[in-house]
Amino acid sequence: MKSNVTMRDIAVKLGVSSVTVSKALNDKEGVSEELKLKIKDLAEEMGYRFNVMAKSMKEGCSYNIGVIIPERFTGEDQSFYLKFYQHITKMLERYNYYGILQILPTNDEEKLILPRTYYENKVDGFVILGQVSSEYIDLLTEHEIPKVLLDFYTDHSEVDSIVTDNFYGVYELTNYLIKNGHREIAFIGNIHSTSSIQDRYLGYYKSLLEHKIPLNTNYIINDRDERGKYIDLELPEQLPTAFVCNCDQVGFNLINKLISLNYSIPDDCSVVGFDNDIYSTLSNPPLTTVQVDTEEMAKVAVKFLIEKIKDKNKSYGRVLIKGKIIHRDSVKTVSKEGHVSDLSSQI
Amino acid sequence: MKSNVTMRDIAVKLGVSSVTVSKALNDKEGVSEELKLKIKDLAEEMGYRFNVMAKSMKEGCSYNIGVIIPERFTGEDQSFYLKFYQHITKMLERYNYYGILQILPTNDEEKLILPRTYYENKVDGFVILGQVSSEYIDLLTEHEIPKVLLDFYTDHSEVDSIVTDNFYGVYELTNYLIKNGHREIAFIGNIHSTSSIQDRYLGYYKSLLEHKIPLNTNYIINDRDERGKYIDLELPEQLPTAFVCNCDQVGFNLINKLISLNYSIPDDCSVVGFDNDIYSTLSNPPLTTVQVDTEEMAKVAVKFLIEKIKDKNKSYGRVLIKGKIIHRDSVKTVSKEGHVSDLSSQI
DNA sequence: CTGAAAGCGCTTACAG
DNA sequence: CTGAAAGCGCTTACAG
Repeated sequence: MKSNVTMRDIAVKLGVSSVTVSKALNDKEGVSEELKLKIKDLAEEMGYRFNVMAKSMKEGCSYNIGVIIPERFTGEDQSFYLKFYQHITKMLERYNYYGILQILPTNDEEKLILPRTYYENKVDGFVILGQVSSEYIDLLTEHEIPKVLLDFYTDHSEVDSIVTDNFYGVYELTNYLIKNGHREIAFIGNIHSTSSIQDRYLGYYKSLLEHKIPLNTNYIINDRDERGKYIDLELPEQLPTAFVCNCDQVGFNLINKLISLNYSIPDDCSVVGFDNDIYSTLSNPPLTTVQVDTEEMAKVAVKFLIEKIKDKNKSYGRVLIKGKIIHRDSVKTVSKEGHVSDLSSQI
Repeated sequence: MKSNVTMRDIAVKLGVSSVTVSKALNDKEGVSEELKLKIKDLAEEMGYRFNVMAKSMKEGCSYNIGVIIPERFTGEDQSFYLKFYQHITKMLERYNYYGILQILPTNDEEKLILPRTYYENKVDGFVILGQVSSEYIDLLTEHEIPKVLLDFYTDHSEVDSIVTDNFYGVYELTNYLIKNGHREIAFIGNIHSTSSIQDRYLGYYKSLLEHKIPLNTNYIINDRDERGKYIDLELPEQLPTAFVCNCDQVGFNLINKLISLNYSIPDDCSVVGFDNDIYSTLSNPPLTTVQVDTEEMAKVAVKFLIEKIKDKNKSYGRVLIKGKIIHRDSVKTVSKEGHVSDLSSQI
């Protein structure tokens, strides 16, 4: 993609003035229909992108609106992505940049329509926050737009992305359960849906492998359909002593279900989650879970993006940021309940 | 406040060139310390604001970063303010504007420091989303910055603000409870904290007045301290038949507390909330509540702001946007339980 | 240490 | 219908 086609470039190619190009592109009076069409066609062909900033300068109007949210309204129990966005904003400030939040409509994503900010030269790069189709990522790559994926990655390992270390997080969490005497451990999550869930599952599996605990397929429980909608959990006939849930929300759902079946948590079985979001504190008991280090992730994402803007050749690939186990009240030690010998024979 | 002081203005006043002013203001080589100071002082005195856009144009770098969030990650159970922001963004697009989300640090709010976007001419106006101190609002007013308050208002009625109709919403909700036979109705909320809660309380009170139900001060229950932190609810010795909670979160807390005291909802008493946020669906049973029309509010806010940017003299004052009652399972009709005669005598 | 000139990419107002 | 000129506010590179 050509990077900086201007009205003048178009004008020169057509042997007209840039004033005429401006008029044509803005559908103003004073250009013959024929010439107007020619100009528009060439503009498209040359990959022309309007420069709002120049217009802004002329008009003394920035075409930006600042939306202010007081800090105290963005506390603990707010949305995960808002928290991310907030950290991104904070990091950007250090570089004298501003963040423009754009909700990418599903339709634009499917039809592969780039954000208007790109066409108007409003931004120098993008942070993609949350899994977008790989076709869309490819599109951004083709246009050579500096970008960093945050909280997900694609199968192209050369695309720079910052993700939490899902694998390691659940691996540690499962180790922790095993250290507390659990050996019947189930995993809840659709292991075919997102890469995050898959990685979390593999972390769980690795921990089992390392402790020579066989993988029990009855203990792999689906939690959502292909569209990501939560389904009713089908619990195995014999309950495990612990559940590793792929996220806090499912942990929350599971605890409610178990309670409604008259089980007591963590006495009858332990439950752990992932994310340390609002659901981990709403369940009763609150969930032991893994806290994603959103601040560090945002920091790294911004740093990388700015570097890439300065130097197009910079590349970082996939970067994993470790999370941290948050201990709450949903896990019980079961070492005294018959599994002791099994455990000790393992050590 | 002067609106458009440029480097040239400063240069002319000092009888130097604008190049020198540029160097001085950017702390670059080639200006004597003495002159540099003079220029900086005059700049401050004249209320000079740097124009990033001009710099941007020169450098071909917008100094904006687009943060993309796919639509499907901003669904139902996300934060209230993110939803607002999303609607604002969508509305702004219609006017070819972009929103820059800024978290206003509490420190800047207290020290009355304006957002940097203002000093850099990055924005044409502000949507203030969430209660900011009235001193801060006054500051914005003094600087003649176009602004609209969203989701709160100040005591200056001439400041344009868009709020949900708290008064009418709770009034309707209380009417609904009374229509269902309730006469012992408590209100939960700190009626001295925010204007929203106060208005909701007054809506409750008006409904009681209209139905000739005396206000029982034992039925006004505080839910938070001066800092807005939730406190343990002190329930009256004799439980009312219904609770009007100032927000869903408190409704959620109340239901949990009542259940832990072995009450059954809505059989033993009904509970209603306000906001229709995540807490209204997390409680068991889910809460009957009032849905705030965030989309309409954002729409009106943006429309007003754009009008005000075009014409500084436009003024709208406080605008109330009506919400909508969402019926769920936390209310029971009690007309057959002894209050029937009272009720009918009223009608 | 100081500044005249040129340019970033566009638009407006005017002349042909 | 078409375009030369000037300007939006700043900065860079060069000359004095």
